[in-house]
Amino acid sequence: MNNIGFALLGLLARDDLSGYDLSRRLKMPLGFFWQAGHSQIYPELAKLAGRGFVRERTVVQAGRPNKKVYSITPAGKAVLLAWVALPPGRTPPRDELLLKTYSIWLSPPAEGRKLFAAEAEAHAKRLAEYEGYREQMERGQKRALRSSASPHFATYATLMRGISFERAYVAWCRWMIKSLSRPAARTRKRQ
Amino acid sequence: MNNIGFALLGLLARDDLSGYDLSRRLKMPLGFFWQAGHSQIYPELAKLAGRGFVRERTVVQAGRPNKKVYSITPAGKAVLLAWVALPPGRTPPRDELLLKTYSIWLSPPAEGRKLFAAEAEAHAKRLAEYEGYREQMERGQKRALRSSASPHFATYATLMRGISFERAYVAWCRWMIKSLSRPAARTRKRQ
DNA sequence: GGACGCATGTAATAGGTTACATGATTAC
DNA sequence: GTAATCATGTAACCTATTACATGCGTCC
Repeated sequence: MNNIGFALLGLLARDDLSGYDLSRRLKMPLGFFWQAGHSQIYPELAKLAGRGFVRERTVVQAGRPNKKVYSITPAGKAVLLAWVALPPGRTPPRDELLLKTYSIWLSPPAEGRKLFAAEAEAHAKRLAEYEGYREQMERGQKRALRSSASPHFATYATLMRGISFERAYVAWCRWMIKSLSRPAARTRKRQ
Repeated sequence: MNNIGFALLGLLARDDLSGYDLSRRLKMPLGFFWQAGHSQIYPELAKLAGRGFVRERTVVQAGRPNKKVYSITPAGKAVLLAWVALPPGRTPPRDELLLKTYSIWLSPPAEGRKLFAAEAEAHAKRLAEYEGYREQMERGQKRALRSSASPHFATYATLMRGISFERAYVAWCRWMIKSLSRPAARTRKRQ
């Protein structure tokens, strides 16, 4: 079993969904910490069904294509539950902006400022989006958010991490811009 | 050209290195935001050499195996410089702990607390490590850190991001533990 | 004798993205 | 007309990890 499998089970533990629904949710509610395209989802669903972790039923629709709706089985819930408690394997981090930052010394400061200004803006936008969801949740599901046995609490928890991540990212980008705005000292060339 | 290529060029822009040296640096100085194993590095170096971005020379050693030392060419420096200024493509985030967090509501709070306690500890340890490097840099290269044209500044900048990331991560883990320690409200089962 | 560091490679597999493929309905 | 949404799949490709493969020197 791999991580996409558990991502799908995690969604199906909350609601019965079609492959299409799952792919949409892997774009937004989960999308900010786990993503998958539909070409990964459909084969994975077939595997999960083969192992008895999900059940499939076809829903005939009028005016739009039929769909296959999946629901989690007790066996599926059991493997999901067992997996949750297992210590996560280190996901090797890969941040392209940090990779660029490592070589930023080669480039004129003005160029660098442009780069980080664009990134700061993009992350600030995402932060605002997350803050919006957060307020919505705090208004709508106030009680559920306090109970750790509620799926709303779990969603809220991931959202809180997203917010803290984006806040720190924006702050760092702004620090970078400030650092790249310092008057250049006498430049000493290497080599 | 892909990201590992630029990671290697970024390292070779600072020093001449062998494939072995590069693989070690992709474990630590760069390792916390970009990683690669030696099986990715050696073929990539051959590609870079083929395109004229690096030059290779064999260094004969006594008492240990000979090695191939690579140095960046002007053409290599040029592509690196051009790439740095380009806006980074969104690296799709994948955090296994967050994926587990999304399904934490299924699991007994005590199990969850164990999970986050272990993670908090691991991240706190990494944070302490980064703080150590930071102090070392602030003591040793104080002047260079202020000049954005210095490679030391660039290293420092990535380190600062690592520190802010780990700090936020630890704080979030602790918040999770606190949240999972609240007395359970009357549990309402879904479905 | 065995583990570890230096040193360089290849092969197999897993994971993930992009492209190919089809087709109806609705909104602009 | 043309783009977007709903809906499900396959194929090709790229990236990344793990395993296979070799061999000397040093330290315990």
